[in-house]
Amino acid sequence: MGIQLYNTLNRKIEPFKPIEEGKVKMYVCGPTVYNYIHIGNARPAVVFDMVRRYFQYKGYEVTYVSNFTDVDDKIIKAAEEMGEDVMAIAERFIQAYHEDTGALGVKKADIHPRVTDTMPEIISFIDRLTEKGYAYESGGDVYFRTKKFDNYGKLSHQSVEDLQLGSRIEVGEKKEDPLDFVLWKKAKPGEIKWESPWGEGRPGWHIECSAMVKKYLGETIDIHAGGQDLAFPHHENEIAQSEALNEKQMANYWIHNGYININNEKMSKSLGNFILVHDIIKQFDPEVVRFFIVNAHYRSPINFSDEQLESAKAGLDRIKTTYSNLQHRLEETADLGENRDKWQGQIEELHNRFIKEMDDDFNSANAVAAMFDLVKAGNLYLREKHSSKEVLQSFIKRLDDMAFVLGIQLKQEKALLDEEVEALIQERIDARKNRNFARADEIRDELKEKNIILEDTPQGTRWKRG
RNA sequence: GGCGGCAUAGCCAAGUGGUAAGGCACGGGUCUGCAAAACCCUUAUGCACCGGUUCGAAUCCGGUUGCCGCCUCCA
Repeated sequence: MGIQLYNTLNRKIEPFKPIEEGKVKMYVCGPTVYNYIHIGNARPAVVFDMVRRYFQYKGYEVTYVSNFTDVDDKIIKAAEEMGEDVMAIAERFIQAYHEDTGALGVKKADIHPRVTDTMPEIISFIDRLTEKGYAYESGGDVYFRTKKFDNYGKLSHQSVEDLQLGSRIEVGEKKEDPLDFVLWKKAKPGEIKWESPWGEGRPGWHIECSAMVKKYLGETIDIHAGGQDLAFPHHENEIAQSEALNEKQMANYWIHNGYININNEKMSKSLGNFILVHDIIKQFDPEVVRFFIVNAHYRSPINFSDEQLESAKAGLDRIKTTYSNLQHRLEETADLGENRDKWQGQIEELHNRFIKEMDDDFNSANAVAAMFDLVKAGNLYLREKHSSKEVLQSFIKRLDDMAFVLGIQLKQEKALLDEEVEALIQERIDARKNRNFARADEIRDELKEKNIILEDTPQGTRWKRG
């Protein structure tokens, strides 16, 4: 069975059928770069990175595009406040975005288009919408004529009537209709601006994605992704723009991740209850943050707290400990293990379960459970008197596979200890041989102060960082 | 008002008809010079509440309560 995924368009889990055999074209809405990202912003970066990795693991060739909104009202405002240039701010936070998501194990997109680099396509897109009667100029702005697009509301499953009843839609003076949204904004004096057929200005927020998708991926793509809060109005508006112009379905699958909450409330910049990735990774290993995110299903809301991260850290440590124990054993094994077929069979069974769970709408929560079962099997195998290289390698290989999909790193680079510590460990080994346990315990405590934890195994003394 | 989600052990979290995954924490044990790691055992006769359908329901249907989200910039 292949990959199935929940499609917001139909509110159903559907089998994935690529437009082109073996290929996936995927677009993920990226950030507006005027600040460091908070962990709520990090969630889509992480979960869709995982989706991408999974497709790759299954042998698909993925083209992954994710934009940067590098000019808009918020950046302009931030620029004023900080007394900095708009472009300089954008550049700075694009770099920060790469650093923060990189720390979380997110691979860069194949293409990271920016609004400011897509201006000709955006302008031409708007121009053609006006030609087709879907857009109109009004006082230097250009608006999309929402009611002319018949399928408006198909993604968020809202009817145009109900949307109008919503009391909070503002009526712009320049709009023909309250539901119309802006494609092009006239520049105020002193603002950053571009030339257009409607005078100097800049693009509205939604149009960039429509233009970028078309430019880099085509008129119909496989998957369009983003946070749940983008479904309306952002994605709805993208659909309206793109489908009005291209007269083709914009994306076959729309997928949306759930929020990260704090005290059961959505983490958001406007509520001010956010935690920056930049800050949290000083307190916790970034991998722990990633593991925490992939440990839940991507569509479920997750509550964020230090306690939860501690729990995630303990779980991740369990996996890492087993992994490194397997590696050590592999280096030392005399290759004598019995019951190879039994163990190999079990490893494959757990790997298959992992795949089955990921196939089922990227159920990484269950996939992680399968991984923990593999860890447990590995620990049981490590208790056997003899082990075979072949079986140890299978354990390691399958853990590596799972770690790749989840985006966590199990392989530790061989850290070196300074000579002093090295000497203390040796002294302790000698002390234990001489049954001088008082001294041995003293050394162990001393090293623990330095965050080095010693373990005496049947294969000798091992150390790790705490 | 419209649309949608959630409610499962001390904490987190899977599970959409066949008798409750997994992680963390707690307790007991094995191993160990002692630890650590690991393993074993224990931990929800019950899945917000009330009805109903069914041989059988956490799962389906109806109702109730509570919490959250979108409808406005937001991942």
